[in-house]
Amino acid sequence: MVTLAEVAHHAGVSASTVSYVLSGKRSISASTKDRVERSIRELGYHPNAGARALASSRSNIIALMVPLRTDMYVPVMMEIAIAVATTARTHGYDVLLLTGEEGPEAVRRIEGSALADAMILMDVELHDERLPLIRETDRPAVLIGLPADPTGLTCVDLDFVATGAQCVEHLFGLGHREIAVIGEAPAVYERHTGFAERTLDGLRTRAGELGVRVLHRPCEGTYDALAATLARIFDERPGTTGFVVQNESAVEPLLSLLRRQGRAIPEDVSVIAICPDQVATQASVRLTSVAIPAQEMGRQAVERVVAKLRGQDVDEVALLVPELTVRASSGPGPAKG
Amino acid sequence: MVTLAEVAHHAGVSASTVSYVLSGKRSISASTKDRVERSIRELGYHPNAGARALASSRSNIIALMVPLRTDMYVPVMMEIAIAVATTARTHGYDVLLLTGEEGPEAVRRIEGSALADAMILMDVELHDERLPLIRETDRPAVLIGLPADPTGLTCVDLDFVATGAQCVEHLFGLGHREIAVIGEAPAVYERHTGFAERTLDGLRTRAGELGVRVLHRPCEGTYDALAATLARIFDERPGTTGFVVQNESAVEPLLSLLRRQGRAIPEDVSVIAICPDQVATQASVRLTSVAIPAQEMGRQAVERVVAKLRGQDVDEVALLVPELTVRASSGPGPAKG
DNA sequence: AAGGCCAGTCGAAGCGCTTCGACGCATCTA
DNA sequence: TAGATGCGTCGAAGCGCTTCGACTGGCCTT
Repeated sequence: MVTLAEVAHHAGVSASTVSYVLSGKRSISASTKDRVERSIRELGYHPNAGARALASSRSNIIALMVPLRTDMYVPVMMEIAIAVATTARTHGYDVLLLTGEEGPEAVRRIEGSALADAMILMDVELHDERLPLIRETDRPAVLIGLPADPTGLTCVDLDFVATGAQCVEHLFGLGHREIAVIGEAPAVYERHTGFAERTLDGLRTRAGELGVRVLHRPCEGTYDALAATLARIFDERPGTTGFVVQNESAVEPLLSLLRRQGRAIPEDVSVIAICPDQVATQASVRLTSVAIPAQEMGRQAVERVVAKLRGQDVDEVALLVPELTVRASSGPGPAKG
Repeated sequence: MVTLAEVAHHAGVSASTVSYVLSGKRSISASTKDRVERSIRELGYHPNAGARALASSRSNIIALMVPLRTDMYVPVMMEIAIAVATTARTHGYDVLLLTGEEGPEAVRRIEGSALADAMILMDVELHDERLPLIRETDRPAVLIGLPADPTGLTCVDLDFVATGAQCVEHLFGLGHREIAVIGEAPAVYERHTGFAERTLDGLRTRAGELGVRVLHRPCEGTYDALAATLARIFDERPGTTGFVVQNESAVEPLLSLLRRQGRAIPEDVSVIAICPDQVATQASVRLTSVAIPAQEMGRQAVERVVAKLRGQDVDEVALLVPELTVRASSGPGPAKG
């Protein structure tokens, strides 16, 4: 392994000079700099991460806590994770992947061992156990998601309240007055995951204002579960003509079941999904949808965490504005009787 | 931050003693051990990762290189990644998430900086650029996937040749003699990703032996792309009665299109998928499938990498035996005429 | 011409840990 | 009873880097 000392010797300078060339923290003459940089290249030098971390107490690592459960909103998670990793690299950071399994203990471990300089938490619950720890630590942290009380925390999330409202408005605008919401799996609500509840809030509030009836049903993403849910919905509200789907994996089953029942989309029923654009455009009907900007969320989380590491101030809560794209799955509702 | 020295002082022993309690590399009396462990707990001590890495030249980190592309076989990748992270933790390792973006350079960087003790590579191409580097380094590495020449490498993968063969055998056993294969997106083949080509090999070879006609068509996972592909298939081979689907996202569109065309599953056509069990059971028809054991692959990759880190010998290539589960999407083929 | 200043460089002191050799003491062996 | 053996512990020497203070020479002031 090539060391700083060897580079220094090769370039005929002292170790500290090489270090300053690398960090740019002191001015170095152009000629020296050139020589050092050439030596670095010729020897194929890479600074030792451990030594650097020890000496500078900065590891250049950002920890990313992803949910353990792999059964829900997987594409979104994956997209965020990859966006986080690539964005982090552009700032010189690497990403440490932590699963939710360790729980709050992971936060303590990272903090104590100085393994990472900062943390990004995904899948934040309304009353997340990790939050007290995050508030105490002076290591920067950014949440992807919005807890019940974001005081003192930095959060990045889609504005799910507005998202819910937009869905209702769109359907209302088309003439729909009875809407069913196919929600996430019941477990998501039991865990009080922020986004699910907030979407619902937005939906209900706006529906109340507009005089639209809303029926919400959590639902697993399986075909069978959806069939049962759908049956119950039409049983309870036969006049339902609009659907809002929050559970990605429920999209195809829903379309397929509606078709089988002879309900045409969008002639008889309109469907609007809350999902990444990719899902919306790949579905068997091009779906009207509000996009979940997964990449953007990952990117922004990193930008914020890096800004904090630089000591810059960062707004506490950044809510991305939802964008609704009209595609082929929504159309005029029933003529008023 | 609590340091080793503080723990030592608190427990009334020397720093090295605390270190030996932690590592167990020398025997320590029960009473001393107790005292030290109590001090550790009371002070909430966590060893500094950088210092430890520097002194021991082991970082206790495993690097995981995931593909950059987020558009393909995402659930499989995510499951593997999470399995890797959780399994690694049980062995005391953390996982560093690298995207394919950096390419071979990432291998050099990790190697040079001693950031990770070992690497796990996903999404291995047949002639992957990273392989020469992996072969040279003495840092343990495990591939998830199988390159053209695995000499000197440790690989974990599903036996995709056998997988392809099993699919053909199953359909042949049911009486099907004309089979269409809905493959991965063309890009996957262009990159010569191992698993896709190997599956095809297995399919074709066994089909040749059994006298089954096989038509292979790469296909994007969108509804439209699949509709076009399907049309061409039936155009070219009207007698096709069996489908093998390798592209997860093509599953639902295929089922839906077949239904629309009035082809009943499994009465008129049989469909068999190569996908995680979860996908197979959630589809609108419970799919006969050969499972992609994503978690198992992640787990085994870690076990192997950890074994290598301990200096144990590890078989070069571990191919998991594919398991076909018969569900509702496959049935007797056309009566022989 | 003397003083001050700054850019450019160096030396040395750690950062917190692991690990090697050494030491003291008790126990065994011959 | 002398020497060998082993266990449990300690001190000290790094691991490879960053960073602080100090030094040197040139250039600007006055």
